Amino acid sequence: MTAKFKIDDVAKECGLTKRTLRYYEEIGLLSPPERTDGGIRMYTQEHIDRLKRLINARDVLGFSLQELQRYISITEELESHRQGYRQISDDKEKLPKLIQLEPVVKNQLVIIEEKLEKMIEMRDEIQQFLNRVQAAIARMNGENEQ
Amino acid sequence: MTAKFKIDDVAKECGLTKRTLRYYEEIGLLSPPERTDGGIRMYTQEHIDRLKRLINARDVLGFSLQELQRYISITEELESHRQGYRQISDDKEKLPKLIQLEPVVKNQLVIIEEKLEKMIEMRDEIQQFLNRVQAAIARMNGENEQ
DNA sequence: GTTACAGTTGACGTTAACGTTAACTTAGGA
DNA sequence: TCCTAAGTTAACGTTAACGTCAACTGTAAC
Repeated sequence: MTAKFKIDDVAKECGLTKRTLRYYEEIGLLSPPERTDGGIRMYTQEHIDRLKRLINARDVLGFSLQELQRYISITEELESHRQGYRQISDDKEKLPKLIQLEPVVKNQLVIIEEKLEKMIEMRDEIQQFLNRVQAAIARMNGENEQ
Repeated sequence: MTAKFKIDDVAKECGLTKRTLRYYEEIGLLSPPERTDGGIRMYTQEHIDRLKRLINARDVLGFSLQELQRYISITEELESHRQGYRQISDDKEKLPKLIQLEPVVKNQLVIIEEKLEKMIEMRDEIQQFLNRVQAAIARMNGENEQ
């Protein structure tokens, strides 16, 4: 039996609030967890893993929650494929889905690579600026010591 | 005399709306341009350049407009240094400013590099996923042709 | 000079992404 | 069994980042 987590455990583990967790569930970003008889949410480790990837994409890519829904639905497909359940009868249903999926993933990749390039440019600019600042400080200190 | 631009020219050039330009000025993100006698804003090329860097940082780094204010004030320092006006009397005033500035820039760099790392991870994950999807499609097509 | 288009300043409206409060229920230890 | 801490839903509040509308003014071409 996989260990279960209450909402506050998950919140603390992921650096979110309970409100945010319920909100993400409300807008369909997080799949509703099982409940106890009393109605209390019991999250699994998978929920936590998913949340962390979500937060990562939100912070790093700056995606809106709407965009995250699409992004997650993609990596969801990934998971179901990772499971490795493959029967030939199943494949016939999957092929069109895969063919639909391919350009979407490809596009996702292009977007990230564009951002990556720009980000590297910005890093280099700031790096150079830092170098100049440090050089200026060193130079001025040198003058003072003479 | 440097060419001047009206608000709608700038808006189109930068892919923003006029409202957004006025808003950015209102919150101190964009320095107020000169006005005609009638009160009409006349932007310079520098305004445009600055705006483009702003938009870049907003989109790529996902900074809030508040964070952008800090970010911009840094690159502002950069510009004033790039100008290269240096007198020894001036230096004495600048040294403490530089010493204050250095850790801020350094920190900015750290933040960007962290994001960069995570971004590269995500790109690799998606890349691998794409490979699997394409392999699956190829495999299924192969089966069909037999 | 007048017409039409683009500019100006308020001021109120909107959407996303939660925060906060209230009123109530559940779970688990003493 | 009772008490408290943590859970639940429902509903209203808040902030950022603009959109939109109204009422008015400046500018360029005719």
